[in-house]
Amino acid sequence: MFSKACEYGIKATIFIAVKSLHDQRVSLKEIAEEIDSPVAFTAKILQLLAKSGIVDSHKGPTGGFQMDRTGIDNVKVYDIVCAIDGDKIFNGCGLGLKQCDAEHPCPVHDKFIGIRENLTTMLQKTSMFELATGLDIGLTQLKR
Amino acid sequence: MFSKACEYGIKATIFIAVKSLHDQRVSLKEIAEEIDSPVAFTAKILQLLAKSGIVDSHKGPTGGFQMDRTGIDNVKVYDIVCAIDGDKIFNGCGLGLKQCDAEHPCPVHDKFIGIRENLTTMLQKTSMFELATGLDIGLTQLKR
DNA sequence: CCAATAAAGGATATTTAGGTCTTTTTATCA
DNA sequence: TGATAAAAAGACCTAAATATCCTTTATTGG
Repeated sequence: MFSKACEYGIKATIFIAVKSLHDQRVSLKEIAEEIDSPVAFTAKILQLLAKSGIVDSHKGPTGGFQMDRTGIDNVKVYDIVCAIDGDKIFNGCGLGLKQCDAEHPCPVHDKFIGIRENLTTMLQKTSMFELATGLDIGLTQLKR
Repeated sequence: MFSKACEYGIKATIFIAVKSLHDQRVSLKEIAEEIDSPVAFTAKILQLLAKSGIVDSHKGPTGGFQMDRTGIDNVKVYDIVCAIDGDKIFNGCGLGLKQCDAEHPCPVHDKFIGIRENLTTMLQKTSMFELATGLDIGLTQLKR
């Protein structure tokens, strides 16, 4: 469904959100440990997320990654997926055709419309706050 | 969503179904031309589909690929996806966790259940016959 | 200012997906 | 039965995704 980079990106952002809700910055190392991801690769993804404005980064001692409360509420899973994997999964043709629309549909075009809409809507509605609180109170997990 | 191999596999099978409904075998070359795919790569995918029993293959002159009427009715998009990409898309965790179930869910587990069910059901219900007739009467396309 | 810390950035390696090519096997038919 | 057409099989190549390493830059506290 998503690329590895995107999976890591979502998990990392959720973890950063949890810590930020407790007014704590987290370092790359902590993040990679928590979400069980390769450190250097995670660094690249976090750079991208920082550039996209999804997370804030700070250098130096006491530095690390964080989100402000506005971001925690406003950033949706959809934003992370778009930043890392792009919008192909939301707009691309199920069979990979360049031109595939209501006028010139591929054989599965109509079948995919509903599913894609559900997915898009769900990801657009799901905020970091919602996912972070679920993780924070132990309802969900990021490892294993 | 699907791998390239899977996209080609679905398109190829639909085309074979159309031709089979007109009692015609099709060669690899015709298939690759029709679905606009690399010939040699398509050959590999068709081998896999033949081994999986999704299409029948015949060697020699007048040889090629075909499906019997039972296959055209019974083979679902789901079967092709499973044969080529496996069932990860139907059963795997959205965030790539090994262990992710109702007991130990990842943060997006519940959110994905419905969408995944919709996708699975849709693909399990969609037969080659349905897609082949849509293509045959010009309602849909495989190119561009 | 200095030393320690942490992210940024560039270069490189590894793995997987995607794609190609050649040889072998099988079937048809002249 | 031999020439030929077609798929099967497997070796091989390429590009992209994944992952690592190392150097640079910014920030902080002493």
